[in-house]
Amino acid sequence: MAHEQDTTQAEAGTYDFAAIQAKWGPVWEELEPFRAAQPGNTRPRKYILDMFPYPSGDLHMGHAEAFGFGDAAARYWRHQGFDVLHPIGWDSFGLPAENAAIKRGADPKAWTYANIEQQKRSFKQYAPSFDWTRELHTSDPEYYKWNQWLFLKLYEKGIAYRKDGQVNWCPVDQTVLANEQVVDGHCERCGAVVTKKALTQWYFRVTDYADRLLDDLNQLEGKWPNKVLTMQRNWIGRSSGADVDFAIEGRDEPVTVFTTRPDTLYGATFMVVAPDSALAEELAAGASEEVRTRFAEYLESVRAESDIDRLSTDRPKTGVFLERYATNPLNGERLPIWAADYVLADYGHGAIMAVPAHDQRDLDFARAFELPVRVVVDTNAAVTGVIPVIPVDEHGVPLPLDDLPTLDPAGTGIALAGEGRLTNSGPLNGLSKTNAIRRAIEILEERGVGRAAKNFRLRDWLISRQRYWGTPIPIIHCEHCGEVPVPEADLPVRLPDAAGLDLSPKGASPLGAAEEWSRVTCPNCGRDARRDSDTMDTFVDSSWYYLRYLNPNDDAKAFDPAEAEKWMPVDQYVGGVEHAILHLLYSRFVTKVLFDLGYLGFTEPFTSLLNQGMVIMDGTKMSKSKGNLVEFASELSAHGADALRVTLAFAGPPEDDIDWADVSPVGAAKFLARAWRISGEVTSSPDVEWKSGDPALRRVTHRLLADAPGLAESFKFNVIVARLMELVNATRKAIDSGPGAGDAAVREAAEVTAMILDLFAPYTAEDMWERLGYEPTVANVVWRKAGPALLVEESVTAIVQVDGKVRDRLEVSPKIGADELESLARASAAVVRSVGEREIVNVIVRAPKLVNIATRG
RNA sequence: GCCUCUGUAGCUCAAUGGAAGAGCAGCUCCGUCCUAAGGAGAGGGUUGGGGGUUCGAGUCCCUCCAGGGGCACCA
Repeated sequence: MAHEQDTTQAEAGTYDFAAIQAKWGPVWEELEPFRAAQPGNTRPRKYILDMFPYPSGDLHMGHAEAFGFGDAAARYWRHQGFDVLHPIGWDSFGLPAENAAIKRGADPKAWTYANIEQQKRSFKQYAPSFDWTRELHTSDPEYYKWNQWLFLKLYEKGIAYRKDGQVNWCPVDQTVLANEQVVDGHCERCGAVVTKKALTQWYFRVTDYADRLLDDLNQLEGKWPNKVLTMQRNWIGRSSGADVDFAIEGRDEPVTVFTTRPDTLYGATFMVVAPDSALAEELAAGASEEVRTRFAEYLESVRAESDIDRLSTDRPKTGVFLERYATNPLNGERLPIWAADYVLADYGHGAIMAVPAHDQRDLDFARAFELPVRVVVDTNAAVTGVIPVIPVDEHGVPLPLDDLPTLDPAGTGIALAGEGRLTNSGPLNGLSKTNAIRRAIEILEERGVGRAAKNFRLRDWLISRQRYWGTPIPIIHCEHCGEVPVPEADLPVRLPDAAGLDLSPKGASPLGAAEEWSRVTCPNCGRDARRDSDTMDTFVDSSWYYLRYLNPNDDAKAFDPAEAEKWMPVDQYVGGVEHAILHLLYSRFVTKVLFDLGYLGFTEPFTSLLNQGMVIMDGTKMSKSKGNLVEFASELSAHGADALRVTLAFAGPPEDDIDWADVSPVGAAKFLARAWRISGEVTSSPDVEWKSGDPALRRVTHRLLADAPGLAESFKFNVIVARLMELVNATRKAIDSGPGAGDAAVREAAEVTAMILDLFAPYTAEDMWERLGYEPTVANVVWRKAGPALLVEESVTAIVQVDGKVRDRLEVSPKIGADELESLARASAAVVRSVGEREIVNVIVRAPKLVNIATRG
């Protein structure tokens, strides 16, 4: 016995992950098994894409997790017989390079490309199955040339435009920010409190696409995480209602307001305009000296507020009466006009009609300034039939519904926003809220004083940045011709060398100081002109990179529509939820624009989306300052790529966070060693007859073969790992205390283990595959189909219950009929004893698994 | 405050309305000159609480509790 064990162990050898990594890395470099679209490959296609990384130093645990899941998906589809495109590239423009350059005096380009080299080395060890021949860098002129091309296309279409406005300004990064990059009033990148600044900037007209961006989300239902769909819907924020024109005393033009509740027009008791709007300024100018002064002071205090202050909840309402009046177009009532900062200048028309009885914000304002409140929707339970809380008198006795008092918002301070019937509203009286909205719009349209309208929270995308390390905007400013686009033939507009430029943030683009670079002749008139000195938001770079992967070296076009037809849209996109609105919204927008321009035949770029969670430590986010950082490089050298990948895959469902304190890379390594040893103990040859194998072990193997595809396609990689562990345990048992290492089922189990393990542990799987007598690569082996006959047990245990309690178990054939099973159950001694004298009232039979006998008495 | 998702063994997770399971960790044993690797075995549960529907509920419904996420002056 001891002797046998020794020989087995000698044959099995010792699992040495470092040796296996060193052995197979060069083989894969040589064979390039992951190149997509090889000549003659006629397999169906899948495009599996990871969000490309920003090269900030080295890979970290978050990368290890995300790219591990993406790679499991890519490998899975190869094993299903697909030609898989799984590319990688670098989102290599951006502020960190520039900030590092300023801090250390390094060239942003040199810093960036050195980081890329480092991360690439780490990637090669970690071994995701990338097609490295398609690698791209957004900071290469060969790439950003096409950014500029895209800009020019949008410019031609009127989608790219320049305008003045109050923009978000990050005082630390000294640059403007898009709305999407301001999170809770802070800079999304550096966390500084964002302020406002008046500047002329470039925008993309995303708002033109607001309806489509919202409506097309329905196509993604079930394929994108609900969370992301909700966030995008909230962000776009469409609301429907009406534009209503209010005549203003002493002004020729009426003022239009947007409202979602035109049904409550009769309840309007005042009007509010945004203090920082042109309208407020104009209205105030027509008021008394005293009001003008008070307004000016108020405006100043509003401008001094940060978004943080403005967003804080429960802050008291403030405002100034402008001594001007509007006329309600439906009832001719005279409404005082106030300026208050709870109305925003850049939403709707920057002015509202205030209906305090039915809008909480208006009510708060009315109560603060003692303005009238008039109820026009009776939300009383007796009217609506909806009883929110059963009202009781002081003795706890329920009140009759007919006697319910109408709760007066002026007294309670609670606006009545719910359903109800219109009252005090002339022609709308008696209508329900929904019908009244419809009728009110009809009346407004008949009288020519309003119309149905909708509004969006979404604003246009501000894309210019006052920084160096980005794509120059391909526009020339000429005193005579104005804005002149750079002719396509002159692209790319290359970045000037950083050497000699002062990159430190000054609020103006460093490119403007590159005199030689800036001075050009106007392509239109030939006179002296200057280049636009701003660079593009790097989210422009990433909004279309998935198309560039299709033909990354084509210098004649941005992408090949024919290739896009073949590969796009991306079948599986993998990345962090932090891009739920930013990158994903922009990519969806650019795809729709390119569709409209005739370059693409689809309108959504990413068919399915997986958001992985974060890798955390002891329940909190890892960070250097907390001292709880788990270093990717040290984990990689301690446990090896495979153990790391298995650990991450096994830790839980991909979308959950992984707490490194809860996982065991040592356990993963042990499991891999166990699996690997088995491949060395198999003594049968590859041409062995499967059918001769041990049926019990074969069933375990084939159940996994049957379940693995469904599990992989629903990203339950953790379950696949658990099932692999079961299979390995069952194989071990078969070798040691079952039919032995020579049994065909043992070989079959070991082969299937290698094939499936390849999703998470490519090195180990490849080495197992070789030890089992095959040539590389296991990655391109199509998984076997489960044998249906092997999934069926030859006998099953039927449960016999009496009144839901288990009383007996019967070994029966899986094909047993209901009648036969019922008579077997009724005949059971345990059942007879249990039923006793009671009457059997019902028998439920679910052959072959269960009989339940219900009794009475 | 509003909207959502999730609560199952110490941990991570499974279970078309039909016996509450797996892996890991821990424990016991075997083995070894020692250490580690390795092997065998047993234990572990009021499925967050309460109510309901059903012959039968982890699963469906209501309610409460706990945690995560999103939104929060957008008219």
